[in-house]
Amino acid sequence: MTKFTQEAMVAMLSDFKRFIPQLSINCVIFRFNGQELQVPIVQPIQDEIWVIPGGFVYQDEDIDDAAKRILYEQTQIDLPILGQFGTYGPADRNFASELSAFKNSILPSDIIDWISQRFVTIGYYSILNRQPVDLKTGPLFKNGRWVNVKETDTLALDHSLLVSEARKVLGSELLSKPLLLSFMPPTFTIPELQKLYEAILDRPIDRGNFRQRILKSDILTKVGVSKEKTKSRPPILYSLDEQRYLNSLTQNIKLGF
Amino acid sequence: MTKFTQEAMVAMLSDFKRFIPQLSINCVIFRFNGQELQVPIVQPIQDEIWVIPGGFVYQDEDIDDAAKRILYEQTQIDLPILGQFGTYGPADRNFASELSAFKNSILPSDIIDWISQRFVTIGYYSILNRQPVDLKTGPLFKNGRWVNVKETDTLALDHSLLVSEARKVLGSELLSKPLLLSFMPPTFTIPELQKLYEAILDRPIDRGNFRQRILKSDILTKVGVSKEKTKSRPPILYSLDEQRYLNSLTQNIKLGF
DNA sequence: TCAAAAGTGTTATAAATACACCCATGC
DNA sequence: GCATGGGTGTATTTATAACACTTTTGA
Repeated sequence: MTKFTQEAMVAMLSDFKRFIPQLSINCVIFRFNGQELQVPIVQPIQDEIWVIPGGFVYQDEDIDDAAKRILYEQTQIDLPILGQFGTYGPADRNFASELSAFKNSILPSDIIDWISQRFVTIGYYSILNRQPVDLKTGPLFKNGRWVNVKETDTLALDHSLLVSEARKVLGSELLSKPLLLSFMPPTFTIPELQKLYEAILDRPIDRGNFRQRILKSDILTKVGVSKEKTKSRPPILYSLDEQRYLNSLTQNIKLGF
Repeated sequence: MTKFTQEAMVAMLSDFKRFIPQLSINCVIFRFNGQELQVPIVQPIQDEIWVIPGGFVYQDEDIDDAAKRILYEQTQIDLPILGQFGTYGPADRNFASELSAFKNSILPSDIIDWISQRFVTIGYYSILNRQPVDLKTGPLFKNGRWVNVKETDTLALDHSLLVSEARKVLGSELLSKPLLLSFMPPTFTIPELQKLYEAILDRPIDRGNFRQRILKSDILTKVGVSKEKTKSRPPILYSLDEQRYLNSLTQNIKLGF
């Protein structure tokens, strides 16, 4: 088993000459499960560390396409990429020594040399609204799971920083970009939506005021009543009026000092 | 003269082995001259094109440091970098054929091969508040000048796009980042400040309301009256209260849908 | 004394905030 | 019937926006 996965790793990385050198991509994918904001992390076959999905860019490939491909290869999540949150390139950013597969030299030396270089990484983020129960991973990874963004401070390499930076950008874009279209399922309730806002903004919001404002903004259409078993009054189901939602985003440039 | 500058170019680029390959940096520097928002552009010695400052990253250099160094080498502007506005990497992003110095093969072939590769570029922006009357340039450039950001749609390569993207980011950060500290001189008038806001937001603002709100926010300290010759009532001079300004920026996260 | 630009005040409307109160369900 | 969470209304404060009026200067 271990032998096979080592071979798989060699096969996968041995076309490294087709990649742009010293440049990598990392992806932070957000999901809201109704309660908390989560991101997927994966575990390489040769290591016990947890990292966010990441990889390299083929010479003839757009960097945005690379992000989408890498995400799919490592998590089987097929998702349009929404944006970048930053590019990171400290002079000493090389991590080969922290990866046991490379540290223990089970790979050809030319690959080790290639991967041991200093890398600049481009951070991409996106949002997943349908949630597979388990996270499948590609051949180079042995495990994948969803974790609360609040519990990502023990990731390997500089990946805790990357998640934290992606989260900041997400928060600043909640007001100006159509994130709800990506986060929410076709129908949802107002209390669910409020929990998403509270998770992203990381602060409590008054129930009554939230409901009042979101209804006045006229971006929701009532579609019925939740049929899920509740231990209290069943909430009303809404869907997002895409056109009105998109319109409401553009006209929010205030002065604010 | 032309011979010398060709030699200078060869000398400058021949240490290309010390650079990270296929990765470049571009800088958009904003300045407000009291009337309009401007950016510096430069003209390479061998070409008639105008571009924004740009260059490459040394192997042992942070990418942020590279941005600062490149800016200084090409414009003699010594300025802390404020941030990135994006990283651009379409698969066909290679521009050697558009640069006559490379197109006409006056350079060694290994340099031409190196520069002819596909490049990913990291976009950096910053803000200059002191304004040298002329723009000096480094040895690889024959001209430099400040232009209105509204007149940057004829730059070479993809640099018009880069300026446009940097400008978008600037606008979205006016409310949340301390841009005024960088833009404004130690003392200024409220009408001047209003012109800056109008230039960045690209829309007119009511005089009375602007003054009222900026004064109520309590970030300005009166320091006297302008002594410049005016053809009307002389405006009051203010300075920015840095502490109060920084405080006022943090507490502006509204819901806004 | 007039034009030009700076500085001030008034009013109407809309938004943000803090609550109190009622409703539907499961146990 | 009562705990739980969903849904609604109201009153206060604050922000936004439109616009009229006054002041100071140079010509």
